[in-house]
Amino acid sequence: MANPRKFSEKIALHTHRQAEETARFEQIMKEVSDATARVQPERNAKYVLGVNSNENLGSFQGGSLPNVSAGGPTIKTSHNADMP
Amino acid sequence: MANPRKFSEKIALHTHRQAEETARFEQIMKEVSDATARVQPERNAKYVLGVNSNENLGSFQGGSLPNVSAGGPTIKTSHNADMP
Amino acid sequence: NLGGGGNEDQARKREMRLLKNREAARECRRKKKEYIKCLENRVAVLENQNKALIDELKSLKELYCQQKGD
Amino acid sequence: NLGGGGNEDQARKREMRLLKNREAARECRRKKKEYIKCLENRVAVLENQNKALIDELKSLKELYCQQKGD
DNA sequence: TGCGGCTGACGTCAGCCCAA
DNA sequence: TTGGGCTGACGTCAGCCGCA
Repeated sequence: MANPRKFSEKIALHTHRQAEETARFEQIMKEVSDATARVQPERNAKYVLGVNSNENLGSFQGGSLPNVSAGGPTIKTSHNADMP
Repeated sequence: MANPRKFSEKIALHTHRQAEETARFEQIMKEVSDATARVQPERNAKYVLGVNSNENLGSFQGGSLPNVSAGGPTIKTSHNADMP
Repeated sequence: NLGGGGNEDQARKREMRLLKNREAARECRRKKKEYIKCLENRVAVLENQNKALIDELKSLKELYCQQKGD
Repeated sequence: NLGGGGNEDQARKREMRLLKNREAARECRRKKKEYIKCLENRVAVLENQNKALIDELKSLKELYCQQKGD
């Protein structure tokens, strides 16, 4: 149950967990952003509207999508974090 | 370079990254704990001294150590988190 | 038809089993490879989320200490 | 000794190659299995760190809002 | 309970890539 | 440049476990 035997079940389990964790992650990030928006109006001004969600894909980007970064496991959640 | 071919190099790379991330993780947790220690003296009182580091093992617990949890990948960082 | 026919049927059944297992092995290797990529991608995602959370926690801590100093 | 001796030497060399590659394949499979366990363990560790960071961020956010309300 | 689907482990072939 | 170390992929055997 906790450790399935079939690979498809393992993939489905990890995909499900990752979806839940990403949801909680984006939720807490939005909450903190809203809480600190008044004292820092210039901080997320140009980043918070860039979360159109096309970079932190939920699954493993396997099969289709040969683009996006074209270099193996290098995804980047891109919540205004690590931006040169 | 970024994606080695040998499995041993991949393992060494992931072990190194995990060590660095764990160091930064424990550092920021300690900083926040110290910053909020005055207004919350009872919060970490019984947990902060429990970081003797024997549970969040850095490597993959593979090979030796058939104990600790004896059930595959179920490690738990145990920084007063998820404690029933 | 108990001698040669039975042997021929057994041979056909064995060949069918080998063929089935052959294709199953191919699909199994493909799924395993996909599972490994899934794990690697999951590690990368969690890595970036950890970095972002640590940065946000650091910023909020600085804000908290700054406001606590008043 | 160009005929049978050469064939025997080739046969020995081939056998040596097969033996070497056999042991190498065993070690490679072992390392691959170890790598998968490494990834799974890394995912579990990052998972718990993410949970702890989110909890800490949530607590600090509540503290910040509470102190900001004054 | 037995059968069939998946997977673990093995040996072999082919190919990549780096140090002689 | 090339021989040898590792790894990817294949087919086969053995074994587990869910399902008819």
